[in-house]
Amino acid sequence: MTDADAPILAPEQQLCFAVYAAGQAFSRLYRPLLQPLGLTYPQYLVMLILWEGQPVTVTGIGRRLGLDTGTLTPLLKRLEASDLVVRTRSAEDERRVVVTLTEKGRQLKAEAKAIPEAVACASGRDLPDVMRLRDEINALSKALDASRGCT
Amino acid sequence: MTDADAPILAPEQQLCFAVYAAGQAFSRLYRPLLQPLGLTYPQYLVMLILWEGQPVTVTGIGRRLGLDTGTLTPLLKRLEASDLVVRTRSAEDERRVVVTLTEKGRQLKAEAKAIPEAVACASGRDLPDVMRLRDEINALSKALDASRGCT
DNA sequence: CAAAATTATATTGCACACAATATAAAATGG
DNA sequence: CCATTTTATATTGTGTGCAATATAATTTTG
Repeated sequence: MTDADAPILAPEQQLCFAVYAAGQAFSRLYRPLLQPLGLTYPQYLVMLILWEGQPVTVTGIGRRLGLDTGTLTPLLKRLEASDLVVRTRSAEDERRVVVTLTEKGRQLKAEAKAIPEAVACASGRDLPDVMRLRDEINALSKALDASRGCT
Repeated sequence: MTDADAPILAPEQQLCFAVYAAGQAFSRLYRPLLQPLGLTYPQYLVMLILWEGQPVTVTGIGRRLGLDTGTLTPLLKRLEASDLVVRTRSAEDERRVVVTLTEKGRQLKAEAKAIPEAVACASGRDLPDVMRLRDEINALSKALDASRGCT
């Protein structure tokens, strides 16, 4: 049997595709929940960080979400255009852009309160089970990142 | 305590973010593996389907990968520009676009053979464990999709 | 302290990803 | 058999996502 005829692993059988498809499923689930707030899912992740505490820098957000400035700068500009955040240069270090919530951005937190519960409910699992699966997937990510560059 | 002061669930604590981050980790892992083949990860998924069997229609690919034509049409055009596939209108049903491999596309299969093993190795798990996690994540996707539109 | 290296962000270009719309072909129903 | 509906794909517009590059501000070093 030549390589061109060899059986190939179908995407549906692979772990990477399962993760890919689960990401799509979460995206589909969040879209209608976030639409009333005028947020996309990545924008929601940024808002979660800001609701947790301010101010934060662009780099600080990027480190937590694993996103670089090519993604974050236009995303933050859209949030600024929606009057949810303000971007200002830091006085101490002019290289830093500090992101803070506007009053409108602060108030959006109340409207977002029901979302985590709706998502948890959609998963059809109890909290300990969700946490277990989350930790296992996080361990997977860590293993994948650790092995990059190695044999 | 007002809503604006209420504690918020940090992204790092949520299952959805774990899945999101794992997708990023897989993407980072695949990029250097696929770069020698001149493929992106979504293009690799399409090629896996074609290597499994031809011809396939655009809709057939989209159904398996969960992608719509707005994503697939330009992706397939890029694969065609790279001389890996050919797109032709079906004679029986002129609405269908049939995708087939070129000789170059067929031969690329041999170069891709080592990838699944490299990825499996990077996960640091044995095959049964990979399959168990895959099935669990697939069950999660199914639960998320099933609950959309309900309650 | 001045030159070199580092750090923080922005910009550009390319590639998904999806909603909404358009178009044309095929199937269906009266 | 013709009007309606459905199906298959394409197009457009918006929003990520990342590599590569640019720029300006800080830090480090000789």
